[in-house]
Amino acid sequence: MKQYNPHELEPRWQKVWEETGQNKVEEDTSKPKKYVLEMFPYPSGDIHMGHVSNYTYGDVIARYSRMRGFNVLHPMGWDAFGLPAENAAIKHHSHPAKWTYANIETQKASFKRMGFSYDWDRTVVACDPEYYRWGQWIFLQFWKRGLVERRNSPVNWCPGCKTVLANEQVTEGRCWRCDSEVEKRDLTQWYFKITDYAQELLDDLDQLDGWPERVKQQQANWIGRSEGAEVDFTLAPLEGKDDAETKITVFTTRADTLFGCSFFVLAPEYAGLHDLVSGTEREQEVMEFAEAAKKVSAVERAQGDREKHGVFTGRYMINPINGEQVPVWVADYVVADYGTGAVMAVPCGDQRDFEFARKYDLPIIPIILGEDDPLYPQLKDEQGRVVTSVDWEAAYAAEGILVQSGKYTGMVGGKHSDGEAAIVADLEAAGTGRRKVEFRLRDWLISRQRYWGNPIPAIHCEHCGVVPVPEEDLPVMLPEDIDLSAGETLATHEEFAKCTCPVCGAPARRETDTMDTFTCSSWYYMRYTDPHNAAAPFDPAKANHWLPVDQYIGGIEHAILHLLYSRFFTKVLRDEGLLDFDEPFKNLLCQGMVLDSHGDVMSKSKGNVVSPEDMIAGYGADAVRTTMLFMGPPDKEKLWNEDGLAGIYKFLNRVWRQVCDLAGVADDETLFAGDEASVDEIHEVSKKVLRERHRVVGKVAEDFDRNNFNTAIAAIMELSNVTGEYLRKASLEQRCSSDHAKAFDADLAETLVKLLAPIAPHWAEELWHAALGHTDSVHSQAWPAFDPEMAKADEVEIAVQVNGKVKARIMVAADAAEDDVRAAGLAAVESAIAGKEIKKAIVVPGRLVNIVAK
RNA sequence: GGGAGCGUGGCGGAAUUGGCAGACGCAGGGGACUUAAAAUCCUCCGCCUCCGGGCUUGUGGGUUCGAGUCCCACCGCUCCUACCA
Repeated sequence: MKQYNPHELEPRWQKVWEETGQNKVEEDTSKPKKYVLEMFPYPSGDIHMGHVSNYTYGDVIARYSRMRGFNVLHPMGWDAFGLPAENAAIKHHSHPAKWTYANIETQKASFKRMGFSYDWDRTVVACDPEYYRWGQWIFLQFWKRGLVERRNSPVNWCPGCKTVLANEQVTEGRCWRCDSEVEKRDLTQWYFKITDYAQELLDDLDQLDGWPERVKQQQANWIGRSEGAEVDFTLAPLEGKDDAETKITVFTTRADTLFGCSFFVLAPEYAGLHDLVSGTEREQEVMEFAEAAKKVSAVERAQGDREKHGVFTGRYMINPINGEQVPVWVADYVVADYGTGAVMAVPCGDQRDFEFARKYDLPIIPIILGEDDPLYPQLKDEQGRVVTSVDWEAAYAAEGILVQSGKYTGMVGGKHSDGEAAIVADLEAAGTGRRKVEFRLRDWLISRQRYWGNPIPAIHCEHCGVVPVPEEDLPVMLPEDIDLSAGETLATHEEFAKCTCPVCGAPARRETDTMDTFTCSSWYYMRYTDPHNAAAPFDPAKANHWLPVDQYIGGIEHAILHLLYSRFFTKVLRDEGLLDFDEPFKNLLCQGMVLDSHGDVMSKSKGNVVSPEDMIAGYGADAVRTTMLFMGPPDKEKLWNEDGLAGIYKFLNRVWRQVCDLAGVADDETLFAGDEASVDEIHEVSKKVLRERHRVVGKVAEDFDRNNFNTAIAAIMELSNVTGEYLRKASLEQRCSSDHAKAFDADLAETLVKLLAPIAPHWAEELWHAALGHTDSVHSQAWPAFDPEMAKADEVEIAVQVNGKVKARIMVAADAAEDDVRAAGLAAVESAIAGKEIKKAIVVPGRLVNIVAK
């Protein structure tokens, strides 16, 4: 048989697999189901090495699962809405759909060349009206459930993308997509009330045993639950103002430090700010400061060690705990949209307040101290006198003892402390405070001022207000006749915008914002279960059969965005009665980045991009897949190195020849020259091969189950190495000496092929047919049987240690009694322990003996 | 500032979760075959050594019969997040 030639056999088998439809899947209750899913790609054009690694992991899991008897759903689609298509359309005076669909075809062809086993009949393309129609339908269900809201508030505006962004899409004040500095603008926008599910999104992280800890931690941090209390402060009267007794509420997790509050701070955006100062002599100064603070860019705001600025308003608030008046300031370090946009400042216990107090010479009242603080006895001695300035270098934020705190003095203070509980209880009794839980998570801003997205199905009517598009009118189709390069948008497209009100029939305007593309990716995995349904987004029976996804695979960059939104969608659709589970993704594998050989990110500007197509052209897809898997654990970064690819290519070649040889179809070029070894030698090496065969099959299964592809391949290499030893020792005549010997060789050959089938599918299919003479597919075979008993050796080598250091190695029978092993161990290190007192000898069966001697 | 994680040969990485550190591979040295090269095959390959052995998993301590693995401190790197009261 001929040498391994991937360039000839890979396209040939890809064609056969497509024609026989071997990856198509339907519900089948006779087998356990397994849903293996990789995050669908954005159709950006050519595929890159990140795609190769991500989709190879998924494909190996899918193929292996089929061999283990699962009915496997393994689909693929495209996250096809989004800005790059618009930008390309503007550049080429074309339409985004043209660019998008061309790229999809390119990527699809590449995925086929990689040999990925998708059920292509289930493809979902997000910009297809058959799909986005149901995204609109889901939007309407959210609306009915009160989870859609239009509201005016300061939002993140990306001047580069000319649209608003969700909180999650802004990092360090910059746009996640184009890196522009994000501005704050007051706009009326559409929101999904994800905060209604904040607690459940946090709690259900506990269900996700199959998720990496760091991803769960990131989500928990993002949701950011804080337990604390609301405290009502009262505005003190000011001559010429009639607003005395106005309440301003603050949120705090440290009510225990209320006695240390020496000033009060409002965010520059605080809604009632102007009312507080209007007509006073400070009005102009305060409002000018607030306006200037609002203009500071988000990037500047994001800098951690930024200097704080503020200005006194001339007003005072009354602290409910002690009736004292504290000055009200406006400062740029208070976040407007967390809590109430107002905070009580306790400089002795909060570093930010401390810095601000130092800068503006505001009192720092020590009310909480560590027990070893030298101030502690002093404060106790001078009861009654409040110390208002201390020479601390920083605030004391840890747990401590409350001092100068009225009747709470002496209690323990800190988050969740006794002191905090006592003060909140008293505030509650007095009606000036109450328990409160705050979340960092904000509602999801979903409207985008872009054309290439899913239109929000809403209509603005002068008489009826904002009304939903009736379900029977869906989908709201994107107009195709639009010239983006001429500056046209949905808002300027009169034909699209003009409509009639579905309630009163009067002329009305259609909503011209589209939905965030993350709404498309929040439910595509549900659509895969029933992709051609024209009457519903999916049949609940089908969705509940396949879902939740058993293994989800994707990049860590989606740890918050996509995964959080998808969890939210799942919970809402469950409450809608469409799904009967709480969490969409049971197990999550976050793959590490593929970097160049120096550990740098591959980018066009650096000129270090490795093209998967070039690699396939050089060594074939199977070698590329195997190399990617062998480079290391999937969740770690991988440094791509072409030398490794050449090595793997040689490995596939070597096993190819071994299989041919074992199957008796080797020609002169591929036959291994056996040595005519003695019968004893052959017996010995055969025994070793048989043992390895069983051990490795078990080991590879175990490794696949844990996604340890690199060690699985290493184990297959070990089996190949002993196979090589066997083939060098036994001549062809010796190996064909009996039916038993022939069966032994055939089993070994089939085992090698099956073990590599999920990894190198074309290679395996060709050998399965051409060398082993089968007519069905290797990919529909069962995983090779193995017997753990057969993997055991008769004798094992164990180490003999003296005081933990290896001094000798001895061979003992695998089933030797502990006492015999101990005795053998003692005998083996006789000289090393001569004259010493033996305290004890520990035996670890099959591993070592440790003799403790003095 | 907060959170998560990592640190093992020249390199990528193993190590049944506390039991022989360096599996498997890449790179490299030596050899066989060849007129020669490629391919292939064999073989060596952590460091030091006075060839007895000694030292090795970022550094220092601890727990243990035994530590890459557990605990404490420090050093270094990576990722996430960011004035969240």
